[in-house]
Amino acid sequence: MGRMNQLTQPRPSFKAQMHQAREDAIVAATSRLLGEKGFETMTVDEVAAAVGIAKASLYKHFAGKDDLCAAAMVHVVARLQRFLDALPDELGPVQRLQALLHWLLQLQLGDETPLLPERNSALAQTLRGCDLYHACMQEVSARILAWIAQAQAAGQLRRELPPEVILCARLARAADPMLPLLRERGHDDADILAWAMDSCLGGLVARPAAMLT
Amino acid sequence: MGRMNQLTQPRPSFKAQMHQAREDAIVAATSRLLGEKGFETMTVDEVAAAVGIAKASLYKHFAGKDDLCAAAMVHVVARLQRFLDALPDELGPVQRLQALLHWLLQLQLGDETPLLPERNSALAQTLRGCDLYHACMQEVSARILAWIAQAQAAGQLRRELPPEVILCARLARAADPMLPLLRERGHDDADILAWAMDSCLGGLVARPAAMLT
DNA sequence: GTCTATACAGAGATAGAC
DNA sequence: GTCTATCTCTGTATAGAC
Repeated sequence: MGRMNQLTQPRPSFKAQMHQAREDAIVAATSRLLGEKGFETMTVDEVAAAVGIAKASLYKHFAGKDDLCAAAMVHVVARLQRFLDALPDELGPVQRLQALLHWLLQLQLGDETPLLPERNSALAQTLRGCDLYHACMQEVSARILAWIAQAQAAGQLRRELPPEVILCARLARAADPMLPLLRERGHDDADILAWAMDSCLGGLVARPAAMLT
Repeated sequence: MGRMNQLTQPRPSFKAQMHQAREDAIVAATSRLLGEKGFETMTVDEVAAAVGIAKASLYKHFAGKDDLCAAAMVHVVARLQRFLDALPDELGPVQRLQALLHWLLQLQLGDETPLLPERNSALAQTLRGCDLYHACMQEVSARILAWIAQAQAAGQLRRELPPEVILCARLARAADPMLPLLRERGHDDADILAWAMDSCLGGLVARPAAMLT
């Protein structure tokens, strides 16, 4: 019996591994196409073609386009979680937040799935009903909020803004229209990245000058 | 002949006026639906229904959905131009820029067509080929760039950022994902507006603190 | 120029053999 | 579980009468 178990139970079995691998490939392809073309424009046929399987096979893994794309979004959040996990312990809160911003901006410049669904996309509606997605987002939000609170306490982030606002301001950079706008005008990704970080963190008005009216 | 002219030429004739009025109504409805639902989700049937005419009649005015929505986008830019025209002469460049930002943010909060097409929307591709749209955008960009240059010269805007970057940073606020994000979390539009302006102009890091790494 | 009715295409989803 | 072939629905666009 023990030997049987070793052969059948110990790990997912080749079949299950294949299954999982294919599912991962599907999610990866979806994630890429979602970033390149957006939810409405992307088609399930394209995903199937990209993976190299038939569309019907895809529907054995996922209930529908919504389901598929929700999984892709969860995949992106999971990547973010792993990134946050991998941050060196010696980094302070501000440095962590800066690294996060850098990561989000690079993600968009790489034409990958943005962390946030596009405004008014049907995907946004779907995600509202996806508990797994909300749980992941909740987890990363809590972690980031803690860093923000620390940075504010240390006087490194502006205290006038609620932590939640700073959180949203950061996350929103993942889909900032400024990046495509500058790219369209022919700038290098490296420049765009630097400007985006600078304008987000430092703002637009001059330093010692008058505050808002 | 002169009298004939007075009767026939002097103004568009009732028919033409009706035509123009209907066309305006179509564009207005399109603009609203475009803001509410986005290009891909919005349907021509909905526009026709909103105006109260048959879809076929709509196609007598516009060649297709692309054409229709391009007209709507031009309409939005034209509104922006009128807003800029109406700014009081006594306002300085910084105040003008601030008013502009306020206007753009309010536009988005009102669920109207954002000044910029959504990322990866088919509309963006269409607009690339629309000379009228580019001409309008070029005109407003030039005007705003002039104010930015003045404000930078006066030390009121950061000189480290190229004027073009500041321009894009402003315009991009018209489609900033931060607004929907904060709204989803249950905040008032007034608060969101204030936070968006503050974080855009003043940035996130504390004032006298260390610069970027 | 406006309508009703319809053609046409694309994409999501499924049936049924293997 | 995967495939090929097909269904079905939705949405763009047009034909043709008035």
